[in-house]
Amino acid sequence: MTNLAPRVVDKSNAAAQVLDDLRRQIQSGQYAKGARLPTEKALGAAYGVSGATVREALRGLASLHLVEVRHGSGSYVTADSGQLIALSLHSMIQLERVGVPEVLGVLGVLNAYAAELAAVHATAADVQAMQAALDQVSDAVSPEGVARGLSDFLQLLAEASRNPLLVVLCKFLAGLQIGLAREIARGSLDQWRQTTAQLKGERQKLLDAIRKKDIAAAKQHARSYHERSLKVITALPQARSARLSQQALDNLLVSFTQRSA
Amino acid sequence: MTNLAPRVVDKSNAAAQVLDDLRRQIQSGQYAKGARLPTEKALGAAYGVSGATVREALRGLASLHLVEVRHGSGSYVTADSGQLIALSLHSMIQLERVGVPEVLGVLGVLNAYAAELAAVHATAADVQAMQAALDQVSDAVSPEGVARGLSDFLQLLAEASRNPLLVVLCKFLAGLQIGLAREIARGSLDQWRQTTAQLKGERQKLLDAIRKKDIAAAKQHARSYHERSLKVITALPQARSARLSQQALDNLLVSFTQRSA
DNA sequence: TTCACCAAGTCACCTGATGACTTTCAGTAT
DNA sequence: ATACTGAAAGTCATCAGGTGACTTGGTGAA
Repeated sequence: MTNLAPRVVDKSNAAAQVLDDLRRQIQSGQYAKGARLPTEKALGAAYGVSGATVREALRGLASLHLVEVRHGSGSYVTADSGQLIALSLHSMIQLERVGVPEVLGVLGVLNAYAAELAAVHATAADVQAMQAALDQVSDAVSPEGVARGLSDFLQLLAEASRNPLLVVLCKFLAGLQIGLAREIARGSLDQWRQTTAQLKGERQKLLDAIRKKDIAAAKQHARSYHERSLKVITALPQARSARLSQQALDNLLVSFTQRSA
Repeated sequence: MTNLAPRVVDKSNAAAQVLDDLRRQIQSGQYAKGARLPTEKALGAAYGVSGATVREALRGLASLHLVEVRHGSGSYVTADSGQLIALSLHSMIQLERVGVPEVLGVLGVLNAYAAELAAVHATAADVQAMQAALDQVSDAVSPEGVARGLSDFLQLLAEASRNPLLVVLCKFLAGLQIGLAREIARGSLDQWRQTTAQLKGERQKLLDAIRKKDIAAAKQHARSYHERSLKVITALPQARSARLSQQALDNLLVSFTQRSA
């Protein structure tokens, strides 16, 4: 594409300028997702800066999950906004010492909204996939299977809303909620089973409402599901005024990373 | 604090390891907000890597708004999670081509939830500050004044919810909404005035409900305010199926940056 | 006291070099 | 013809050392 050299004039913060310029190009879609960026040397020549400076810029973009730098191969545009949102929420929850009830409260209203929209937009295939996830929750023998089914259900619900902003927010928060419940009920498979079983009926009612495209009912069941789920989770002994531990959050972030990969 | 050297063993991605280690230390609060990190040379010695590698790690942290590197002075912990969330939402909205209705829909439910919580938690001082913001909207002579008042009102509302997660999400989205409305009504002060005036009554009713701690009414008025606001905004000619322009978003991010500084 | 100035500490960037990893492709064996 | 092997080129990862710019704190003079 013979991108003519956008010269950096002010050498006092060249790396930041290169970073910003590349960020704009990526965000505005001038570099397609998955596309390979020019080599560090080529970028350096284009901007009139050294390779080290380009490296700093690329490292900055990499930590924003906008590019992925592969050793020996090159730099590729990933533009994984879901990752970035997850990272920022994770960071925020730790730094601001956000507690369990606060997170679940926000998740509750977002999921209720997702349910509302899903009742409008969900296709038969969406409903079928959600039902499969719920069935998995019932049939699963391992805690992993249960957690996976729950997580899938909430993610599919979010996706059925057809609102991408809602999708990324719900994805992360739902993963957080389920990881949290598991963490709290850790060790005791029975307690974990019991915890999720209590809410089985609510989930099924929610899905049925979506299937019938009953908007008000979907919203209502989503709301009551989250209210009960909040009650169940905070009633577990370990959760009293629980802060989310660094370790737990890191695990959740990792699992989120793997899930979306 | 005589932090003993956490050695990097695998030299194949030393910068990433240093970045991650520092990130954990910052997020877990081992470095207080505003604290100065060791110099690049000292960090290099501690981790057993070169200065350039440390620089890359610091650049990565800087682009996550976890640290701020001041030329000639040193690196300081900022840990500004609000900035990071704003950045990630901004990135997401552009990359996933999220439209105006989607953003405003999410903002609507979040703000309704904030109103609900504010009705529970708001103090007299909170209410007074919100009223002042509304008065500024009425009295302002410049579009900037009106926008500032609206933005302040929504931010104060979010803060009165006492849910920090909700606060950061609402802050950015509210700024976005108002910037958007201004952008759409740009040039025409009359149109802009008219747009906001139509919603004046709703805002006041919302605040009155919070003052009376009438939770249901607060929620209801917030909901209807956002429904009407969505209708008004999407009715403006420029907004038909509008995508948020790169330029507009960048401006909003800048204004958000300045506001919180 | 207040201001101008200097010096040390620190970051910003550059150059050039070595090592490691990936990709490609020619050559060989099957 | 196909599959495997290995070398070579391209690219990233890190290092070392050096120059310039900026900040900070202190010193001395008005």
